[in-house]
Parts: sequence; structure tokens; C-alpha cells
Amino acid sequence: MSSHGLTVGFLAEIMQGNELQNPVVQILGSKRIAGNGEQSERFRLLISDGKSLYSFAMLATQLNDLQKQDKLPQYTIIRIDRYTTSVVNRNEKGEKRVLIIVELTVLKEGSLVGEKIGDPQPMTDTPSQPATTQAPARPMDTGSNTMGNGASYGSANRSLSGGSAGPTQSIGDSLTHPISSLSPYQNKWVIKARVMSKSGIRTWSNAKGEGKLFSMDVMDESGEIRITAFKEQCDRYYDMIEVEKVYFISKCQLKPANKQYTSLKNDYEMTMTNDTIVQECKDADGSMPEIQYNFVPISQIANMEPNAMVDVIGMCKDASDVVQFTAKTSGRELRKREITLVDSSNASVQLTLWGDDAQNFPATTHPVVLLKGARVSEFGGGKSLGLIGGSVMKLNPDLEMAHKVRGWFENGGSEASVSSVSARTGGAAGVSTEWLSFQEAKDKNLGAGDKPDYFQMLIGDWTSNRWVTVFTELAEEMLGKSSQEIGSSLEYQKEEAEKLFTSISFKSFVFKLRTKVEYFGEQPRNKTSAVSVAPVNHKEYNALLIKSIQELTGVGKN
DNA sequence: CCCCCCCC
Repeated sequence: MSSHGLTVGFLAEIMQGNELQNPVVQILGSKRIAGNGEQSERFRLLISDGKSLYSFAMLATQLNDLQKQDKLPQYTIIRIDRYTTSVVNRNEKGEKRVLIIVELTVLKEGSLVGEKIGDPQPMTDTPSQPATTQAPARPMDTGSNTMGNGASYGSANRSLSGGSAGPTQSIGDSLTHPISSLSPYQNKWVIKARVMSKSGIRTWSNAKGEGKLFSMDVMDESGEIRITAFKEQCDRYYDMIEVEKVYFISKCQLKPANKQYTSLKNDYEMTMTNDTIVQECKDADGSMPEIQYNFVPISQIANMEPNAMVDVIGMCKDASDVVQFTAKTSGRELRKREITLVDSSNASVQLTLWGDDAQNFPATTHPVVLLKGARVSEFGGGKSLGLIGGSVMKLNPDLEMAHKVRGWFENGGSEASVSSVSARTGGAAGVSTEWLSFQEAKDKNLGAGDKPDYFQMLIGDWTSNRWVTVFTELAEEMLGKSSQEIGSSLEYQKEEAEKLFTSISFKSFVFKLRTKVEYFGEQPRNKTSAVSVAPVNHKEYNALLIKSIQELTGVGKN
């Protein structure tokens, strides 16, 4: 066939707002559209259906790599497996319709085709007028004057979620703009976007005034953007917005995004205004992308930089109780809960939850915990996870990965020996803490660096001895009495107190110590305090001794 | 117009 299987007439059809399944087209050219930085890079394609030429096709960003790897050269024949259309620059002259290619299959390599098929002619940008009268519910055509309150949104949405197939839906879709096309220079737009995350309501009070706000991160095929709602808009939309749902949104104010506060791939962010209209799109399934996760094995978190963002899915192996305390620096009352997550990389990581997240966590169950955009932080050489503004936590999500990790956990994983990437060793994750004598600690010059170093040792050391400070909690643990009891003994029952202190003399413990050079005037001195104390595990200690003996003598080594 | 995201 001379058309080489191209779907002749496809382009004219989509310009009418019709949809066709799996059209086949030929690529005749491509062009890189530079955004600000690689994150907003886009590729525009010149395509042909054998009859018409069309230059407003764009690759969804997740297909950018195909273009970069030169998999889509001139003359390539592709099948478009999934696409959406959007209208940009709609005005008196008509509209410009953009075809966004979301999934494609290369049917024949360009070099094998080697020529332009047929004699396709350029399409005009102004096809037949869209049927405006059929779409009273489109946010863009519905003046804000008549849509000023939240109550009307539900009913206004009816024609978009109607039962009959096809046309109704494509009317709604035909009027939406890709998020990646939005800029502050153009305010006539409607986006159709899925909510990825939603913050809580936060209030502020400063020199400029006070108020409240919430923000949400939304996405479509083309990209993502943050939307913030202040004061009235916060009240109006907070309850309405639900994570994962799809909404039509129009008439927000765009401004350059402050990259310091977001990792979203967009140069802009937006703020809702009095004119903003938000409508839920109730039948968006299939036409909208699902939220994408880039799960990383927990073991890999060990190698990540502090402040990196990460998606993780793991089993909750342990959850502490909620601890309430006053932050020493800020004086704030804080509530936190530490969750231990494990996965089949045989690693665990601490997730710190705060406030209501901590309170509401179902600690008595073993949920699968999904984190999107969790933040990596570092403490004492170990890595842990926390949630920030754009982070999402889901429990027991119905995802294959979630079932997998539960399967692993329930078939031995819960008993598996895992190494903690959160261990505060100062060394690589998973490497057990180094055992040192006092002499070795001195030789290594521990404590000389900026950061305190950690080391373990055995009291009763054969090389030396040292005064070590033991703070409240550990002292209570060692002495088996509360600090109040010890304090009152010291004051009123000196003999009792002395007995108490003598009782732990010559006892063996395993200590983890912190040492740091501090200056007393000109004099540098290593100040050492205990970080943890535990009874001697003779099995473990014997293993260490045997290993040392083997290393010294060479006996029993392979 | 926020922009804190905590603690050891």
C-alpha cells in the first residue's frame, strides 16, 4: 500500500475533536524547545498521516529520552498508543491544537523507510469552530461572575461526567491546555490535572500581615506545577481538593517558581485568585496519567546526599510510640514517631514522622509504607527519611510493588538480618561499628575533625582508661534508678548512694562513645561522653576475639 | 501573601 499503513486522515479527525485509536503516522522532523534548564526541555515533532502535515505534535516529557537517543529520526513510522490533545492560544482567529504523544511504538525505523510517504499538505491551525454552545460547563467559558461560589461546581460538572461516551469527554479535553505550556504571559487557559499531593492548612503571622494557606502539586501528561491557595481560596477549596483526583482549573496567577522550595519540574508556580475556578473531573480515568513513582531500594539511601528527594516503598517493621518533647533550640513542643522500614534489599531506614502524621500512624499494624518525595537527612553518618511539603505517604497502597514487599516480608523478610542505613556509625552503611581500644582511638586522632566521631570499646580496656561523661538516660539505665532517686540519695543517704555507684564498679558494659576535641583556654582536650551502653554480648564479643586471634596468628584462616 | 518541615 502506498500509504505504508499510515492512518490517512487522522490529523483532520483530531482537529475536529474526534478520537481515533492507535493511529500510525510518519515523523518528518523534530525540534527541541528549550525551557529554562533541562527539566523543562520539550520536543516538538513534525508528523504526517500521509495526507496532512502537522507541526504541533509534542512528546510527553517521559518520552524525551527516545528523542535524545535518536530513536525517532526523520521518516520513522510510529504508532501512537496513547495521546491527548490540548488547545493553546485560543482566540478570535480560532485555536491551535496541540497533540501530545504519551506512548508510542516505533513500527519502522527511519533509515529503512528512507523517504516521505505521499505528498502531505500543511494543516491550517484554524479548523472548524469548536461547538461552544454544547459546553456550558467548561470552566473557561463559564464566567467567574456566575460561578462565584463553591456550591455550583458540582452541578456544573454534570455535562463533563455524563454517561454517553466520546463527544462529551472530548469537549472538555479539547479545551484544556498542557501544564507545560502555561506562562505568566497568557491567562486564558484551563488545565486538567491530577492532584499529586496536598499540604495541610498552615497559618502565618509576620510583619506584613497574617493569613493561612495550603498548596497542592498537580500534574498532567505534559508536566507538573504547584498551586497555592491563600485565605479565602484556602477556605473555599481545601476540603474539595483530594489527592489523586482530577480537576479542571483555570484563572490562577502564574509567577516564577522559587526553586529553593520545590523540586517540581516547572519554572513557574501558581496562586489561586478570586477568579479561579476549580471543578472536579469525575471521569478522567484512562485519559490522565497516574502518579509516577521511582522507587529506590532502601540500601541505596545510604549513598544519597542529604536533602535528596526519594520514593521508597517498604514494610513497617517497627514503630516507636509517639514521643512528646520540647525542642531545645526552638522551645517548640514536638511530637514524633520513628518508623523502621525494610525492603528486600535487606536494608532498613528510619522514617521520622511529626505531629499528626506521627499520632495517626497505625503503629500496631505492619503497613506497607509508600513514600513519594521523602527527604533524606543525615545524622551522625546515618541517613533517615522525613516528610516535607510535597511529600506523600500512603499506607498499604494497591500496587504491585506493595504486594511484593509484603510478600518478601511475610516469607522470611521479617526475620532477615538487615543493615540499617540510619545507623550512626560515621562509616559506610551496613558495616558494623568498629571496635577500638582507647589506644587505637588515640592513634586514629578521633575527635580532631569538625564533626564528632563515634567509637566503641570495652570498659576494662587493657590499654588505658578514661573519664567519660554519662548523661541522664544512660546513667539511669546503668544504675537502675531514676535521676531523682539518685539525687535524693546523694543528698540524704550518702551511704546508699555510694553503694549504688560501687555496685557498677568492675562491671563490664559495651559503650558507644562520642569524643570531640574541646578547648579549655588554650588547652585542647578530648572530651568523651557515652552515647549508648549495653550489657556485654559474650557471643558477639567472643566472635570478635576469635577473629582478632585469627588475624594475629593466621590460624583458622582460609 | 508562604518558604517552617522540626529531635537526637
